[in-house]
Amino acid sequence: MESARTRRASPRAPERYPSSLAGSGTPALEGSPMYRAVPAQIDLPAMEHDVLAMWDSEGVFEASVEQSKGRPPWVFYEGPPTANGMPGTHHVEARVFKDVFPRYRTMKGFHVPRQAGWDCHGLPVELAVEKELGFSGKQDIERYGVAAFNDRCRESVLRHVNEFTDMSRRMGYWVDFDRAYWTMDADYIQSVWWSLKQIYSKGLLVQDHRVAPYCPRCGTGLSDHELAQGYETVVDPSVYVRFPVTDAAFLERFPGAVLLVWTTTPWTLVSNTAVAVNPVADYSIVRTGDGQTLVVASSLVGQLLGEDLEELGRVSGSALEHMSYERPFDLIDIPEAHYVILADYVTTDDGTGLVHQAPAFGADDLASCRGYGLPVVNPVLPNGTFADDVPVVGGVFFKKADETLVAMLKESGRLFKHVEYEHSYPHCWRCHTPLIYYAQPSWYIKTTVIKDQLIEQNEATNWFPGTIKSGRFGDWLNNNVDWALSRNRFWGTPLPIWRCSENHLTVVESLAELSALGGIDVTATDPHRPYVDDITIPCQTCEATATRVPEVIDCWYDSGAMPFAAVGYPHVDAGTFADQYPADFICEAIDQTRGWFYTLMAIGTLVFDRTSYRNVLCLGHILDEDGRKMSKHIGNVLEPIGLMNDHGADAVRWFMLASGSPWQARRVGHAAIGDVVRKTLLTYWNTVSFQSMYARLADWEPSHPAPEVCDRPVIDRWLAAQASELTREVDIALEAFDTQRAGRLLSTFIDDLSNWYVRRSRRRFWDGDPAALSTLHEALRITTLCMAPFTPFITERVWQDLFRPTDPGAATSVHLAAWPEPTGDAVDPALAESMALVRRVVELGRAARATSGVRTRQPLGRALVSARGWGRLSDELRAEICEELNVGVIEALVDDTAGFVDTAIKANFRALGQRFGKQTPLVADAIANAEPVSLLLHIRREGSVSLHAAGVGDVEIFEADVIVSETPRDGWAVAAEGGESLALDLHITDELQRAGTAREIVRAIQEARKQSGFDVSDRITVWWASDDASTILTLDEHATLIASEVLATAFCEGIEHAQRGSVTVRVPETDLQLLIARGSDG
RNA sequence: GGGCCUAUAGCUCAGCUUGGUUAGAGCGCUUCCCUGAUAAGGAAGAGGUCGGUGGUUCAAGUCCACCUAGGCCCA
Repeated sequence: MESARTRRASPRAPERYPSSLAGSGTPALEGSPMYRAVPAQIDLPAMEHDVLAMWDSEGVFEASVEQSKGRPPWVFYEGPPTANGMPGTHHVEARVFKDVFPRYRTMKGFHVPRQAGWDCHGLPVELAVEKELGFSGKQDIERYGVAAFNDRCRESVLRHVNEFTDMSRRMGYWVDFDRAYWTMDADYIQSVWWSLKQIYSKGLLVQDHRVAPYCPRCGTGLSDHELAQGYETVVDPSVYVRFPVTDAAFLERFPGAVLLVWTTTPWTLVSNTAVAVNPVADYSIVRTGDGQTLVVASSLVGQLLGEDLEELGRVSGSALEHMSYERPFDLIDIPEAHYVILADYVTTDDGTGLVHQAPAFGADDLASCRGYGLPVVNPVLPNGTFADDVPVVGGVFFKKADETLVAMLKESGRLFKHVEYEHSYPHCWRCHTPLIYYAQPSWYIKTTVIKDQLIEQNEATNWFPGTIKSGRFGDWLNNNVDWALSRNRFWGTPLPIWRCSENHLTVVESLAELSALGGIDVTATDPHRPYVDDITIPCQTCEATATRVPEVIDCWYDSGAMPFAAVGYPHVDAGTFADQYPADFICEAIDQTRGWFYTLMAIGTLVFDRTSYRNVLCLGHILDEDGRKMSKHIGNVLEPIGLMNDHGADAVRWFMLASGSPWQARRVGHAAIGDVVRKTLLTYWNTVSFQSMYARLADWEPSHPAPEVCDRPVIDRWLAAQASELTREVDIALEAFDTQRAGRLLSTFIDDLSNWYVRRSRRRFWDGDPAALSTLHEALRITTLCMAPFTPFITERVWQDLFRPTDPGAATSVHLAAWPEPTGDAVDPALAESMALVRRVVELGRAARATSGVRTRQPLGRALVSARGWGRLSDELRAEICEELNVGVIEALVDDTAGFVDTAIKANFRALGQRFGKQTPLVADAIANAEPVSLLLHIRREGSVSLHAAGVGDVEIFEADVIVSETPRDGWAVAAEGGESLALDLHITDELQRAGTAREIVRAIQEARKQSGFDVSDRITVWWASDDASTILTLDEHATLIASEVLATAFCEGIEHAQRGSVTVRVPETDLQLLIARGSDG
C-alpha cells in the first residue's frame, strides 16, 4: 500500500502530455492495465492537435469506414460548398451537424461513407473573375475569350479549397476529401447530361419564354442576387385606362361597358395581350354620375369612383373569363388575343382589380397568359428601344415612351385617371439603368407536371424542424413553377442539346455518345465551353449539321444531381449508386429550402420517381453577439480556425449542437463558447482526472474485482442507473436528430457526476474503495461514448488515457467503439425519485444553514423534515443527508399535535382540476377554510377526509389533493420550498461545539497543506499548543480523527519541538498555535 | 405585397406539443458558505406587465384571433 502512495500522482503536473497518444504511451506502465496519469490542468486546443495527429497516423477515420463495411448502410450526402471564398463560422455550424450524426450512426452499427464535394460552376464564380479582370459585361468576356475566361474560373474555384479542408480537419469533420466529387469534372458533367436526357425523353425539358430582369445597356440578364442590390425608389406614372368591352352578350346586358384597367408601366400597354381578373373576387358593373358604365372590383368601387353611382350588376371574376375588349393601342400585331383571363395573383387591394397583361414583360403575366395559349409578342429590342417599325414609338427607349403614350391615351379619351406613383424599382447595380422585365427564350424543366408527385414525396420526408415541411417548403411546392434551367453564360455545365437549322433537337448523354453520333472520338474533350461548342453532329432527324445550343445550365441543377453524378452514374459506377440512394440524412441551413433541398427532391423525382433523401435537418443561421448577420462589411465575422484555436473545436462544436435551438437563428461569441469550456468540458475532464489520480494512488485497475452493482452503496446503484438511463435517452434524442436535448442530458449528467456523486463519495476514493472506483469508471465510460460524436477530441483523449490501456478488448479509438448498451436491470425509477428528494432536502438544509448563520462545519444535533415520500427513504439515503448537512440525526416531522410546528395546507389545483373541473375553486375554498392540522391528521390516519364544499356538496379529499407545508417554530432554522420543508435544531451543546472546532482545525491544516504545495499523499507531523481548556479538551477528544483526516503520522503537544521550516497554521476563533511539516519524524 | 419563424430576468436561452395558482437555468452583479479533483460547487439578494390587445377556459407564459417589432425566404 505504502509503495503505491509513494508514486507521485502529481495533480500539478505539466499541462502538456507526452505527445504520443497511442497505447505505447506511458512507458512505466507498459503492459500494465492501469490508467495513464491525467493532469488536472489541460490546454484543450493543444490536446486537440495531438488527437488530430493520432487520427492521421493511425488512420482512424478510414478504419471507421472500413471496419463497418458489410453493415447496413446509413447514407449521408454532403451538400457541396463553393470554395471560391473563405470558409466562415456558418460553415462550421453545418459541418458539425453533418459530422455528429454519421459518427453516432457508425457507433450504432451502420456503415456511413462520407464523400466530400465541391460546387464549381455558376454566376458567383464568373462575377468574382469579372471583378478581378475589371470587366463590366458579357462583351468584355467574349473579347477576352471564353476559353481563357473559363480557365480563370476553374482556377478561382480551386483557390480556397485548402482553407476548407484545413478548417474541416481542424474541427474534426470526418469526410473523405480524397474521393471528393467536383461538379466541373467531365464524369460529373456527363452524369448530368444523362439525367437531362432522361428528363427530355419524358417530354419535360422544353424551350419557352422566360421573363427575367434584364439590363438593356449591359445587354445581360441579372440574377436574383444582383437584383437585390439594385432597388431604387423612383416615381412612375400610374394610369387607369378604359378598355371598352366588345363582347356582344355582355354589352346587351350592360350597354357601353368599359373595363377599368390599372398599370404603372404605360409603355407595356403597346403589347397589351389580355386583362386578368381574380376568379373569386366580385366585380361590379356601375353607372357613374357622368354616365359611364365601368367594370371594377366591387371592393374598390368606393375609393375609385366615389358615392355618386348606381350598381347595375355584380358578377364573380370567373364569370368575366374570355370576355373580349378593345385594346388601348393598335401599333403592333397580336393575334388571337385581347380577352379577360383569370389569375389568382390578382389582388383587389389597390388598382382596379383588373390587371393589364403583357406577357413579354412580367413573370406573372407570362405565367397566366401561357395558360391560355396567348402569344408572347415583344416589340422591344435587346438594347431597350422599341423596334424601328413600330409606329409612333419606334426607336424610343422603353422608359421614355411613357410620356408619349400617356398623351395619346388622353387624346383618344381612354385615360381615366393619371397619378404619380412612388415605388422601388430594380436598377442595374453596375450602371443604374432601370431594368426591364424582358421575355427571352429559355429552357425549362416542366416541374409543374410532377407537382403532385413532389408533394407526395415531401409527405414521405421527415423535416427537422417539422414546420418547414408544410410551411416554407410545402408552400414552395404548392406554388411550384417550371424550372428555368438555362443561363446565357459561360462557366457552367453546357446544355447537351444539339439543334439543326430545322430546329430538330438531339439530346446526348455523354461524350461517348457524341463521338458515336459525330464519327469522331471526342471522349477526351473538355465538356465545357468553348470546346464542346465546336463539336457538331449530323441531325438525327434530317441529317443536316446540328450545333450545340449556346446555353449553360443553372448550377443548382449540378448540386441537385450529386446523388448520382458524384459517382458518375450510370457511365462509371452503377453499383455504388444503387447502395446509396436515397440518403438517410442531409443537413444544410434554412436558405437551402428553395436551393439544394428543392433541386435534390425535384431531380430525384424527375429521374428516379422518388426524392433523394428521407431525413433533412434545416439549420438556423449564425449571428454575431449583437444579433446581426455576420458580414465582411460590418467586420463582425468570426474566423473559424481562430475561434477553435482559442477555445478548442470541441467547445465550438458543443455550442453549435447544444446551445440554443439549432433550427433557430443564434448568436455566437467568445463568451458563450468559453462557457461551454468551463461548464461542461472542464467539469468532465476534472472528473476523469480525479478518477485517474485516486485509482493510481490505490493501485486500482478496472480488472480488479469489485462488488456487484446491486451490492454497492446506494449512491453507486443510483449513478449506475442514471448512466444507463443516459445512454438510452441520448440515443432516443439523437434518433430524433435532437442534439439540443442530447446535450442537455449529457451536461446534466456530468454535473450530477461531479457535483453530487464525486462530492458525496470523495472519502471512498481517498480510501481506494473498489466499488466507488468501479462505479465511476463505468459512468465515465458511458459518458465518454455518448459524448464522442459531440466532442470527438476530448473523448478520444479520455479513451486513450482511461479505457484503451485498461481493457485489452477496447477499441483503439473511441470512434471505433460501439454505442453503450443500457443495462436494464440497473434502472430503478423509485431510486431516482428518492435521490431527487434527497437532493431537494439537502438544498433546503443548505438554505436553512445559510439563514441561521451556523456554518456547515459546525455539527448540529438534529434536523426535522416534512416532505411527501420521506417515509420511503432508506436509512442509507437519510445518512447521505446527515453527512452532507453535518447533522447528527434527521427525523420526519409528522403527526404533530403539540403546536410544535405551523401547518399550512394549499389546494393542489392540478389534481383537483381533473376531478372537479369547473367546481375546482369551490373545493379549493373548502380546503382553504378547513382547519389544517386536524384535516391533515385525518387524511394521514384514514387515507382521505370528507369535506363540505359550498355549492358542490360533500367531497372526498386525498393527500394528493393538498400541498402541505409544516414549519417548526422557535429555536429552529427553517427552509421550505414547494410543500417540502426542513428545520435545523440550532441548539449547540459543548460537545457539538468541540466537534466543530475539530473540523475547523482539519480544514485549516488542509488549507495549509494545499498552500504549501504538499502532495495529497504526503504524510505530515503536527505540533500544537494552547492555554484554553476547551481547545485542549477538543484536541484530546479528536486527535485521532484530525490526524487521520490530515494524514498526520505524529501529533505532538508543544510547538517548541517543531522542526525548522515547519508551516504555521492559523485556526480562526481559537488561541491554538499549530505547526505542520512534511515527513513523519518529530 | 405574400409565406414562415421569433419575442420569457441586464445578457444568452429552457419551459409552450399534454393549460393547474410562488415562471426556471447559465452568465454578470451584491453578500455569505464550502472545498483533500475542479478554471469548480452551494445559499441568499437585486432583477420579469412571459412583446401588446382581445377571446376560449373554473384556470393561459402555454390554446385561438388580431396587432406591433425583428429575422429569413419569395415577389
